[in-house]
Amino acid sequence: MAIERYNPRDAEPRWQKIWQEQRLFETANDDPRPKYYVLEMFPYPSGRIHMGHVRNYAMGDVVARYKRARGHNVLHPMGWDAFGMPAENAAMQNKVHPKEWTYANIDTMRTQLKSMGLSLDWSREFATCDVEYYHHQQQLFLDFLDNGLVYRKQSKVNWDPVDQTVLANEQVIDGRGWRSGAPVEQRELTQWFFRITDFSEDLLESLEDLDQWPEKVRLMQKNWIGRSDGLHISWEIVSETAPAGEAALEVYTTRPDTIFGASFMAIAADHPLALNAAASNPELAEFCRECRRAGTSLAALETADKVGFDTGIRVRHPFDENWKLPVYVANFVLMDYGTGAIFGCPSGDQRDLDFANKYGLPVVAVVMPKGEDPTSFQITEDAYVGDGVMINSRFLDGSTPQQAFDTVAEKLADKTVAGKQQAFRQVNYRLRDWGISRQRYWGCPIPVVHCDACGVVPLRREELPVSLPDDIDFDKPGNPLDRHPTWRDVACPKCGSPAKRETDTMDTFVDSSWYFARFTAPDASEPTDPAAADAWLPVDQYIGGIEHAILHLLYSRFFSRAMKIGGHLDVKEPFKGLFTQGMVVHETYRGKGGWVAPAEVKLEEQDGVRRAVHLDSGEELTIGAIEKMSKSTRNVVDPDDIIASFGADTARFFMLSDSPPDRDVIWTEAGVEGAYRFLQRTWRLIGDAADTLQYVAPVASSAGDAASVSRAAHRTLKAVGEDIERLAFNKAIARIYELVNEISGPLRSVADSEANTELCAALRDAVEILIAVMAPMTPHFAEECNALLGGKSLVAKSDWPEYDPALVIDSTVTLPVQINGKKRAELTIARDADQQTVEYAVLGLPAVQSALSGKAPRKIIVVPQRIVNVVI
RNA sequence: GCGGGUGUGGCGGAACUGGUAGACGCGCCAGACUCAAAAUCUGGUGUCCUUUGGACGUGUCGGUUCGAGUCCGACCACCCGCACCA
Repeated sequence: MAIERYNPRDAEPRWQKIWQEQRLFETANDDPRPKYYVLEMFPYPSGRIHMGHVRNYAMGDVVARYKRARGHNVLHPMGWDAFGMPAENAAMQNKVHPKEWTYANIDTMRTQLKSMGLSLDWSREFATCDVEYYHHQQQLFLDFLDNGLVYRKQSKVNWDPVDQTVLANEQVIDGRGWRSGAPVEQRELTQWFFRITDFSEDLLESLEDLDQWPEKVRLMQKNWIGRSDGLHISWEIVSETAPAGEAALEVYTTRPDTIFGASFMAIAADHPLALNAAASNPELAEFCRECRRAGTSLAALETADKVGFDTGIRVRHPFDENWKLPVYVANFVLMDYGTGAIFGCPSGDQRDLDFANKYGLPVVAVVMPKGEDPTSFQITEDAYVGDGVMINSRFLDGSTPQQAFDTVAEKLADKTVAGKQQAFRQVNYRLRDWGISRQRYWGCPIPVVHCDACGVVPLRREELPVSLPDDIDFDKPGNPLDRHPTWRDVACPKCGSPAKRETDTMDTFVDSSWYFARFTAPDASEPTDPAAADAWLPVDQYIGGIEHAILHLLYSRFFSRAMKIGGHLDVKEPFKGLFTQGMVVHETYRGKGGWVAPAEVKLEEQDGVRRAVHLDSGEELTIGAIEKMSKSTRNVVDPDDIIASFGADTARFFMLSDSPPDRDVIWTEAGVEGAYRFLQRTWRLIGDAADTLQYVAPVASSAGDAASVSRAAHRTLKAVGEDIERLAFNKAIARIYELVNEISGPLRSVADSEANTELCAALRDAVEILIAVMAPMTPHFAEECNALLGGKSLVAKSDWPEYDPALVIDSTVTLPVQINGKKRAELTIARDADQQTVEYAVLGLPAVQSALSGKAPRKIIVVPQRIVNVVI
């Protein structure tokens, strides 16, 4: 009986409706089964989903469906990272209210995601721009404030002149705003900060325990936190030009061992000492201004020369009364790291060496590689930063740099400068506190009021939420909240006199730093229901893009620590397993008129040469590089189009096949068609099975074809499960292809001839296994196949079948037989054959006998169940 | 500059702790079916040699080993992250 083609357009909505009606994917918090929380990074509602979303959510859905089939109570929620700039840009360009724009986008994208057939618990959905959500975020802010984790300070900020807002250090990339791409300027503003640096050490140390995170991400965070162990040393100021009140120059160094190689001191242009000296020295003042300007004018840093200006100030060397060193203002010293001052040791630091050579300062080698001659070893052009032996360093000579470090630390700890200990060990971090103030409308309002009399007054909990006003206008640049008197002007909660609301809103990274916790109890009257949060967290498997390796993941790790202090949850690490998926990339096409979208391109191949032709005009196009799908190169494929023509399952299946999930996947028309063909082929196979295998009773033992079919099926079942556990979806799919290949022959033979009940039973079992292992990837298709076979219950509700351990091991093995390391023959032998039996059998092989030509082998290596090597 | 990663057929990629390199897919070639095409099915497909058979082959060079894509050393290319962090 011929079967109709599988029609996803008909099948997919039908099964989606059934799943929804049965509320299969809604998760209860009081379910006794073991929990599993799988989460994909929630999307920004930009307008429509793109292929990156399809890949991300397809992966998460495979895990969710698999874990559910394995008997877990799976939490798999979805929401919207809905505050942010694009909504305001849309408002300014198209006169749409950010709220309307955002919620309309959410509606569109929700429909799109639903068409993918994802097993999501939509009952827990929320958007971060819902008042119900940011209300609780405001409460968290107040909690943090109570716990000393929030403070306000005037600071130099990164100002994005295009977006008219402040950026966190993390949001400045190569001196440009991460979103606008505009060169960032420095401004002095009073900002709110989260004390993420309170947790520097914890955030660093705990990385060790995140063994289900990619090594790469852990390393990136480690470098970002940037711990360094050094010594804080006071250098006594001795010159008569010393500014009043300053007795010592405080310096931080990780290389106190090189202290006898010091030849100058360098301080930042903003260093108090520099400012002080500049007050009476116009030339120096001009130099400092120059430094600051260059510092702000972005990546010219790379080429910027090391320049300095002698302040005339002199300091005394800690170990030599008579040794005085000049203090320079230098453009390469940063005020916000360490103490803003360094001592320069030219022989041990390339930057210091360049500086010393430029200004004619002494260069004394103090660390020498082992084996060099100390009388002739010199540093001229290249600094030596490696390990070795101390030289020219008085009492340190002969020791290692590490020993010298300790010796200097101990000796200086006993000395004093101006009544204070001269040196102490100090740990420094590169990590800065997180500035969260943004001069934007479309964000979570910061719940404080500024009162002339009382200062900064936090709102009381019962005064929350501070809702965003709806009646705003975007006619002028800047923050509309600043121009909204009825919202802005309030009475001081403390004294009642006229006051103003804080008009800055929070960085949107705050919104995404705790949403995973809110999902565990989205209707709780507090930010979390601690019992629910502790039951569900940490997220077992988090999946998203590598672009969030630092910002979002570090902030979230901070948040769970801070929320723990506030009693909102009791986990330190929010994400137990992290997976960073690769991008979806596509070929680019270019014609005379610019980039051409794939949908308008026809590809041809002649004599191995590929050509791209414009569908309408027939113009020959240049095939360009394979790049991330983006609007600018127009190499985007719309998921809606793919789902409409091939169905969601095909899109999901193709996304998961071929490329390892952590690498980029190249989207090709041919690849999608291949996936679609495979589904159709499998559909025909299931159709044949439905015709021939319907009334077969199970048979206990089997042999021949039946046995090999059973073994193939159970091996696949075992392997696919293991591959999914390791998120190796591409390998799981290869196994599925193999199984289909292996059962299609025997199935046809059954259909063509007399029924062989053993084989039929084996095939029936194999086909059911096939459906089960495909279900996580192609869930609608699996339901349809199951129904075709007469299955009464839903695959989405079914348990993962258990494989039969006896069937995954063969009783015989085929061993390659090598002679001197080269394969010359094969030997099929009982799996448990002992060494002697194998050797005997190998020596009997014709290939081995002719190679030996009567002689005895020197050695025979038998690796059980693996290989035999005969050494002659 | 520092840190990390990757390198395997025409292409995407398999190969667990060293043990038959190229699973699976795409593409391509041939055949079957068809008036024809599409669809489908079957077979083939690393390179080279005249073959039965053999030689070579996992970026390059060298090493360890009975045996190396896998381990060690040196180098090359590309990609990513950080970047004046003292």
